[in-house]
Amino acid sequence: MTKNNKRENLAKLLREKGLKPTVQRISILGELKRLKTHIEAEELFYQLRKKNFKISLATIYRTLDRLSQKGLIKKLNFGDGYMRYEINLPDVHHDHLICEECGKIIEFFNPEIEGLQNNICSEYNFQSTHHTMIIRGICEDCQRKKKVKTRRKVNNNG
Amino acid sequence: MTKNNKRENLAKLLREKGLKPTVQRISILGELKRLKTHIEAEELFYQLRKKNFKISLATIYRTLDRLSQKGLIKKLNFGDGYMRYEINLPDVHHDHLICEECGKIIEFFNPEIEGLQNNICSEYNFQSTHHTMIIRGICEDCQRKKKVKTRRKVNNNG
DNA sequence: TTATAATTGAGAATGATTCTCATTTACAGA
DNA sequence: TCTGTAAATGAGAATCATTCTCAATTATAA
Repeated sequence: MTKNNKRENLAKLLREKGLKPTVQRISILGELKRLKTHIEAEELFYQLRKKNFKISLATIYRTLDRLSQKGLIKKLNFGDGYMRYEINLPDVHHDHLICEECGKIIEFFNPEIEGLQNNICSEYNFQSTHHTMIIRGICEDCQRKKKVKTRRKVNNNG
Repeated sequence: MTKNNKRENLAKLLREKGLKPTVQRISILGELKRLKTHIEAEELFYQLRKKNFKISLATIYRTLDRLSQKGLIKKLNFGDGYMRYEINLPDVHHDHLICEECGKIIEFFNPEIEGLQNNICSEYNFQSTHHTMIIRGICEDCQRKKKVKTRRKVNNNG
């Protein structure tokens, strides 16, 4: 698919959602589609700059909000002070494990949990739009590193 | 139990966690224990002011961070711009449904989900410290209100 | 082509949270 | 009971991601 075709597809997607397909919106949506993973507004700003696409940070924030209102992207809050954004592929929902040592983010999907969440919503007559589940802790790598550190400490003290 | 007994118990709790039991810390912990539900830093500030307890906002934030580091309270992020804090009763974990219309927060607990979360952690060799699950959507009341509004609109237009 | 409503850029404003530093406090040891 | 000191606090300044403002630009319907 040519570059122009891609951009025309994104424009169509925006029009379908009632959004004017401006260069800025097309570029942001395209970049999120290319990157696939969650990204911060400022990081997106630099990625676009690197491609010589000049855009205002205000526009980035405004556009990201618009796109997530329309369900084209997801706005994620990992509780570390900034929002992240990722393309919303409707059939690929996932949740996150976040390592408190190194900040690594692991994605996972569990259909049983999804089912139980639906049960809870019925129970409370709650009409769910979306949900997020975050498990915090220490990842495999960091657990290993910690063990090594502890062993050293013991050796030094003894 | 007398007021002094209560305060002495809280002081003991703080000492056990290696925290100096200052009047400020005791008051904050006591207030969270009394309120039971999640509260914002600023709201806590006003609650304490109302009781004629003068305290600096900086101390509130510092103390809440310390208490949550030590596991005495929980720090919650509902993604609306401020952190909430609640007393940590170790046997009463719960997750949250948040209404996007009226902001209401409903607490729920589901042991099966907890179990599945543990499975996921084992699968990834992830050592979990805590987790949060937030389901966003529209609560029962707001769904009803919306239906009424829609009906009215139809009537007006027709 | 033109009118107009929506969008953008640049930088100022916001506001929850953190930082700074002088003052105060809890408490171990004398 | 007093004293030294490391930790905690108060007040307000600083931070910084995000939002707001408003003049200039753009997409598009007529």
